[in-house]
Amino acid sequence: MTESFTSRVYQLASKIPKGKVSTYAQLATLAGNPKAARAVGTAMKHNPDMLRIPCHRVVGSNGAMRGYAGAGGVEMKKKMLMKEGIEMVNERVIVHKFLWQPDLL
DNA sequence: CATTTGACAGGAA
DNA sequence: CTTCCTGCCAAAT
Repeated sequence: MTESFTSRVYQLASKIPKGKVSTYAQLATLAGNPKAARAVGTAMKHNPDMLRIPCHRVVGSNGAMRGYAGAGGVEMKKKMLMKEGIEMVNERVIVHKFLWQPDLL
């Protein structure tokens, strides 16, 4: 099961529920490397399974979307997020309100 | 194998 | 609030 950092990121990303968002930093932290936020972005870009990995639910720490390799780019990404019920203000997701909370207990 | 690039973040000015 | 600089990791060249 390929326990590489990138793999863990994919695994976590696939767990992000609809209507919630996560940040590169958070995924990096959950993956075990709080400093590897960049690597997370790289992994998302490489996303092996676009249908399985909701990379559009991964935004910047400030709630701003950094990019999207899919069709339409960030424009489409924004649209998808809003469609899932996520509210935005000035092109920025309200992270403190829609940030994903990983399975505790 | 060495260097550069990139879908980041956080602190300082 | 905006802009610049530094740190860090993985993939690409």
